[in-house]
Amino acid sequence: MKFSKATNYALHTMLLMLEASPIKPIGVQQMAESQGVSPTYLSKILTKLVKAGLIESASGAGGGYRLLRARDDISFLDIIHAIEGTTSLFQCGFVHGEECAIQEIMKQAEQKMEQHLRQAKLVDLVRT
Amino acid sequence: MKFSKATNYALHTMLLMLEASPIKPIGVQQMAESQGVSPTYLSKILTKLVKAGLIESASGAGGGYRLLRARDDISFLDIIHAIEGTTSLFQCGFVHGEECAIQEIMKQAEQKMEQHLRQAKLVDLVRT
DNA sequence: GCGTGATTACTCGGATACAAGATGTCCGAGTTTGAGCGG
DNA sequence: CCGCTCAAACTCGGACATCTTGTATCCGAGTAATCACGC
Repeated sequence: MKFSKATNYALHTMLLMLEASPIKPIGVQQMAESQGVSPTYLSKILTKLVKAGLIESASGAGGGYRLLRARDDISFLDIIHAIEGTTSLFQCGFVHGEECAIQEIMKQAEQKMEQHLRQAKLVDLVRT
Repeated sequence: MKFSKATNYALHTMLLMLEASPIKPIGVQQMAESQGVSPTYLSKILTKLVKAGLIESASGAGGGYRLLRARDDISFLDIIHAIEGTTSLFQCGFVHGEECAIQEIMKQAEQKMEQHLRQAKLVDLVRT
């Protein structure tokens, strides 16, 4: 029960892209170097963000990654869901006849957290 | 980023103990059987709850586990922290000069979830 | 000058390696209860 | 009836075994820009 490092990389990388030009894509190598990660690994993380529709990739020379959505339309939850998946954090797995009351409580707690992450936009961090 | 099965077992087992007599301890075997887990594995989980001060163990014949605290003083968060640990779910790990703004948001979100889990008492489930 | 091909700078995706943590199992050791047996 | 011993029913804790997941690397393939060269 911890957030993966990949999520950390994804959040920081998205922040980098937000601070950079929205037109010209940024290369993986540049972004990887500034975080001390290997470029190939970072690219693997970024393809998840591409599949989630958050960014797009431009191949070839001068290529890289670029934000796809509006700058103020990107929440923490979007990024986290893209990396960690959207499945519930807690699954009961037993077969009680009805709904599991424990699972119900856990789901509520999870939603509290998600609610905060959905409302927290990435762009809020950049305008100091 | 998922809750472990051990947490699920711990929550259900605590519920079993809450429903049972608070005086006589319940054996692991009985509780393990009702959940389809191996007794030795469940006992390993329960020792974590013992160390957290939630329950106590009685060894020997007729032994087992027993709640240590008042019935209405046991929150979900107590149990989860005992199993999953209390360390923050998100660690930035980079060395930005100051505090990481991303981590700050994540910590807030985590606290929202914890707040809900702290307020949710286990005993609320049993009195239907 | 202009098209054409080669080179270069990139990303993409799959395969693979490695490490750590979650999930279980096994077994020996200690502890309490209770039954049996002898005085 | 009392006390002792012994067996049975438990938990405890450490040592493994296994499986899944996260983390990371390597490499071949494809693609776009740029450069070079010949016409």
